[in-house]
Amino acid sequence: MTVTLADVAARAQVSPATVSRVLNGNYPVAASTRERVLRAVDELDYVLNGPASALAAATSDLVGILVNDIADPFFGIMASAIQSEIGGPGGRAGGERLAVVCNTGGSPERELTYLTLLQRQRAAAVVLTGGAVEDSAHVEAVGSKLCKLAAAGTRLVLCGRPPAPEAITLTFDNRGGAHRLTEHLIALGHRRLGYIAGPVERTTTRHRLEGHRAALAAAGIADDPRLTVHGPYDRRAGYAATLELLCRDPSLTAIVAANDTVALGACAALRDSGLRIPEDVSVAGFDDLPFAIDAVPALTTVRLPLAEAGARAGRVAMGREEAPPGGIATVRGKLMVRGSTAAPRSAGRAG
Amino acid sequence: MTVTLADVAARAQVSPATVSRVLNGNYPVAASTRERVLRAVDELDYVLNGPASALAAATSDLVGILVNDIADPFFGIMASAIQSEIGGPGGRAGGERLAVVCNTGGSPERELTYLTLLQRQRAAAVVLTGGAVEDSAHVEAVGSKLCKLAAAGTRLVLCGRPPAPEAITLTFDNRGGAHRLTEHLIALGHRRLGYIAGPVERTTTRHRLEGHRAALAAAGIADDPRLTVHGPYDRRAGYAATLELLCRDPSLTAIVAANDTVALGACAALRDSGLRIPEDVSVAGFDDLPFAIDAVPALTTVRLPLAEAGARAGRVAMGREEAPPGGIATVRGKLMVRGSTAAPRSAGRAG
DNA sequence: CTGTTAGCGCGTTCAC
DNA sequence: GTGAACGCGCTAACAG
Repeated sequence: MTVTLADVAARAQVSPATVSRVLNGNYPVAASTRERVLRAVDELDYVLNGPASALAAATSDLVGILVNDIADPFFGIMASAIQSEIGGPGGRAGGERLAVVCNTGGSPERELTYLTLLQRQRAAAVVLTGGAVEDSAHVEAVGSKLCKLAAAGTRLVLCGRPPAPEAITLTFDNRGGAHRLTEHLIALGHRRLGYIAGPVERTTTRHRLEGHRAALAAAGIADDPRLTVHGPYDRRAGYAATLELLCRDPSLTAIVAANDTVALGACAALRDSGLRIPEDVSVAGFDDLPFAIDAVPALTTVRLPLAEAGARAGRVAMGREEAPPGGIATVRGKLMVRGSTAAPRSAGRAG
Repeated sequence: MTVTLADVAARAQVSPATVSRVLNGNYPVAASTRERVLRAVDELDYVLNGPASALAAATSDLVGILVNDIADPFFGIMASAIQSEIGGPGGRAGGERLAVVCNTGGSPERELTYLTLLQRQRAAAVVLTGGAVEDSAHVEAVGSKLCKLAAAGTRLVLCGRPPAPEAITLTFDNRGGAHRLTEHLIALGHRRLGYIAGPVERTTTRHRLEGHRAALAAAGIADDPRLTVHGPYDRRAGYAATLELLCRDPSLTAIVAANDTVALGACAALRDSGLRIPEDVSVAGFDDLPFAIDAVPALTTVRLPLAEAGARAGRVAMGREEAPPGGIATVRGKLMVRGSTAAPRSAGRAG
């Protein structure tokens, strides 16, 4: 019922092998023959059988992209950029590659499950994005999974994730970005800063927090553990954490959030508490997602070149761009100072 | 080198067929045998070969999801919801299904290309999301492609897209939502409303615009074509269109945007023009994406149940939920009145 | 409940 | 430059 390569061959009066060569284009074929084959393909409305092709060639045109949450623009932007670079020449049958997006929801188990599923599909490459869970058992499990994938010929790239020996890595300088951000706040005169951290045991959370604390330490500001609250990377967490921080220390003059989404929640909580931004409390985010500039006042944050990093990850995954020296490249964030941060009201007296 | 099903069979002292049955779980196997097989699988670290399995069974565990732009939360939210429902029991080898997300960028050619690629992969199902391009040649081309996919056993679902005879459809009531939104503005006393429409020749654009115009007509307000500007669904377009509208008619008191993202751009343009929202100009969006509530003032918009619709589309695609009567279900939007809309300043006099 | 036997549709050696 | 033959790894009948 379904038309196969053999049918095309029969109609074009050539052997199946020749049809295969024409379709994959990586073999010399006489122009006239090629045209005849192509016409037959067209007339028969033939579509290559991907699984059969993958089986015979022992490799597929699938590229896995692991994300924590595809509904979050942070991942959506990277996924989009990666996907835009995986097509083009080089693959089987036209070089079109398909992106398999896997939503792990930040769950270690699902991450492993998806990696196995991708291994099963004989994925040509896999890109893991975003922060990783720090549990050592999981790190080891992922590492061994990555080794197996690599052994099977799957190219591995980490994007916005800490380096792993098994893969080429484009990591974000979360620590440095956070450091500069808090430094900026301190320079404005802030001394009591609340910090809304991400979920515990995530590398992103830890690195950003470390950068924040390092900046505090460098300025001789004692780190008050009561001024750090952990929570998920969402708006509600930012809202709740802000109320909590305000309650713990009504005198704080600035709130640094783990990311922009959380910062938006913080802004809402502040407004609902009758506090003005930045007059009463400064707020800062991280990532510089598209909506950050539309917050009122516009959000001071650290811009991560998500699209650029994703695009590069995609090219590296396809072998179209050389891996960075040592297999690791660090991508820096850029401090974006906007209206949500200003000197605290007491700065005149205090400074 | 790579371990195959035969290796597992040998180690478990059973036939390859039995191993297959255990792995796919859709066939009676003695508990003791199953356990032996499972142990062998574990010891050998065996991973099923997806392509081989798909070839033999003539169906794969891949589900295609076509989106215009995965970096846009509108699509990210739907994709996430769809994906959350495609796993679970029913498929081969544990029922885990993989989501192949295809970014068409709104291009008809890429849409067709991706459909062909999905056909090549023998996708178990394909969900097309968001508005469609209205060019008749393209509509026909997509229709014929969908027929072929359906003929090959691929389940087809349209989510947030106008009905097509070839697929089960969950469509959004864009027209009705837009109608209610503009009605709300008119009730507040607005008479000069600017409309920032989406790209031309897209169903979403047309339906929302039609709803808007119908509301104007119902209120006896003449439709001034100069008060409608088309543009892409992004922030910059909203910004530029607003400046243009302001220039064309400085007396307008409200701006209705094609979606929330565009509305955000409109707000920025208004602020930069020294106009207050909603005192000088009211602004309304569409979709109610997560950030809409964080705009200042919070955005009046029409909430589309993206996650619910996506989840339902996923279930329908998997045959886990019965198709709606007639194969078509219309999902209504809900008007969310918030701070960005209010009576125009002249309302006291005018009304 | 389990083993045997055929393909699934294509890529890839080899020869010619 | 082209054809013939084999096998990729698995599932699906069919027996038993």
